[in-house]
Amino acid sequence: MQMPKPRITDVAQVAGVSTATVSRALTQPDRLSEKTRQRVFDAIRTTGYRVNRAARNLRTQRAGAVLVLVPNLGNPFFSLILSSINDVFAANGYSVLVFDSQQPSAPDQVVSDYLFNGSADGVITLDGHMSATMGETLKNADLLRNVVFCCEWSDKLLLPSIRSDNPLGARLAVDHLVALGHRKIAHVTGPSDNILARVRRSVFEDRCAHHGLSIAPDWIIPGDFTLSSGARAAERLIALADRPTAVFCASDEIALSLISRAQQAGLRVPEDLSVVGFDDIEIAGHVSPALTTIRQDRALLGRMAAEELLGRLQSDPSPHAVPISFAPVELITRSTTAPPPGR
Amino acid sequence: MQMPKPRITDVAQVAGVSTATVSRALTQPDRLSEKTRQRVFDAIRTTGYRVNRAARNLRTQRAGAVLVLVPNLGNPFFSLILSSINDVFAANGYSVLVFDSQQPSAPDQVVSDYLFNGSADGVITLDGHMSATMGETLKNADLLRNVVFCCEWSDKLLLPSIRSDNPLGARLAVDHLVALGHRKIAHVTGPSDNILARVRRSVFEDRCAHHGLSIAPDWIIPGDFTLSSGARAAERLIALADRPTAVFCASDEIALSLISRAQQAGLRVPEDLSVVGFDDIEIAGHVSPALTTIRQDRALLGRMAAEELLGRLQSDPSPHAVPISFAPVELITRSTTAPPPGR
DNA sequence: TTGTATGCGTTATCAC
DNA sequence: GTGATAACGCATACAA
Repeated sequence: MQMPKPRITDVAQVAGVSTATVSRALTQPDRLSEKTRQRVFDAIRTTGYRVNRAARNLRTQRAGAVLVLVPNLGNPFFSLILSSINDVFAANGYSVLVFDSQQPSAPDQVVSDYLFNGSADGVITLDGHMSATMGETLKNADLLRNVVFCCEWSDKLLLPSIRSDNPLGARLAVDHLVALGHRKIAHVTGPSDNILARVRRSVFEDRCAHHGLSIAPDWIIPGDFTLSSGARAAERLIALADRPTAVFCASDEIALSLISRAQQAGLRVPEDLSVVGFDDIEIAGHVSPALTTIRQDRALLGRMAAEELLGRLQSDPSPHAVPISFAPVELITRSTTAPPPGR
Repeated sequence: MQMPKPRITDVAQVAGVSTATVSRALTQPDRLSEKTRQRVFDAIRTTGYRVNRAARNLRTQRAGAVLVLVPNLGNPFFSLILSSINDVFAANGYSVLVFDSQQPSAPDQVVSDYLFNGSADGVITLDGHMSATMGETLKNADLLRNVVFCCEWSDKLLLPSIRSDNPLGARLAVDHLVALGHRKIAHVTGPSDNILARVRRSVFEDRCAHHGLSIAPDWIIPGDFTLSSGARAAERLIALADRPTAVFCASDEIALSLISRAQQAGLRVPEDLSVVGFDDIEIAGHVSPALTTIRQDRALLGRMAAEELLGRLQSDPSPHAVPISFAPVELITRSTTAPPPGR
């Protein structure tokens, strides 16, 4: 009924050459004479031959694939990054494996699984949770150079990292609000164990101090980047006796749902409350009022990370430089920020 | 400096057994005596052995991986589905490969690449664009049973398909608006080559007819599921001399940006214009006014598709049943729909 | 430029 | 219940 898959020997036979020649035609066509090369390609066409990846991988000790570790695939912030990572690797003949690191298995586990059993040649992790122990393990296997952080990172572990300039982003947000005249600014944070959340919060505090603003403890509202945490934050904010006139949110999702809830409670944005987000996800510009936010160039982040890893996979095991690259951020002023009431 | 990776022979040596026994310990532990099994596992632990996937794959002629073909990874609608597909396969020892079918290469090409070269055992495609030719190709290779449609599908190609009950969804949307008293209803479509867009539009038209409503040609506004197409649609809608009092949008993203643009133009939602979306993406409930929409259970869709494919991969090449499963949809009534003005 | 021969690391078949 | 060994399909060192 169905033909058995053609193997390299079949092609060789049809082309009247050896298997070595067929193999060379595939991997280093330059080394063949024009004539045989043509014969081989013709034979490949007529037989419908496809290289068996498992065999090639076994022989070359490569996987031809990379793993992308994504914290919460459902989050649109990450999926666009994944998309641009995919573009780069697809263009270079690599497959892209994904794994949602919210899965029960810890990131450490997943990374070592894929790397050590040869399922992936390298890893881009969008999840900053990786242990120092894992670092040791990787180093011992000389696999340290095959892992790259993107967006998030870990202070416990020195690895190449592509990230947005988060400190600048937080500074731009605070300065923007201050320039509008706000003196009472709240902050809705990300998860306390998240490196981005920590940086943004810490810069927020520093920058407020820099401007001589004091921050009531109540004004630091815990969140976790999600929509629902934004709604909860809004409720806490609204209930405050001494309510801030502005709020800097650690993510756009927080900001958007906070705005929605605040509006439902009768607060006007930006007249009663100014809001700044972080990320500039696509919908930020398509709500009303449109969200003022800090833009991260997600496509660029993904591309940079992919190219960094690609370079490492293709270059010889050179001295371990550990570059940290910062992607630019930008304040996008839209319509959720204005001078404070009564000014 | 670094130890060479332990191979199965190393484990066998340490455990004092043959490689065959080690292999059996890994794949069919029941067939070993308690004692040797323990010895082998101990040896695996002490050596730090990991099965080499390429070798196993070559030998077993399986990939232990599936490909998910996603049209536009950046779209949050798909990423949650991907997430639940990932969960199912991760739990069953499969890796998940992703490919953004918006890439230059056509879906056909990608699917045949991955399947024919043994990179993937099966494919879940969220992209309905697949040719009948491709179907023939797959059938000839007896690979037809390894492809499953999810969400979208193709009429040209009979394959198992997991999809939402789109006709019901569109009907619920129209009926809801009619029940509120609307008689002039517009529709913003998806891309004309998209099967979902076509179904939703056609049911919209049928259902309007059923209710005795006529639809002006202007009221069918072309879109493409995206935010920006929603904004464009809003402008066309606003400019209409005889403006509908309600609009059924083929996606939530269309609906949300349409609302935003309409509001900016001074229209009140839902007082002046009622809006129904489709999908119930997460943010739909976190904007103000919250979006009335048709919920698709994305996690369920992904899970069902994954389980369908998993079953096919694990079962013997049984008679080719081609099930089409419908996931339930549901009208989620929120705050963007109300009776038409003056009623 | 091309061919020969070996081995990548595992599983499966067949013995015992 | 366990061991010896061939085979999976390819790329490469070496020879010609």
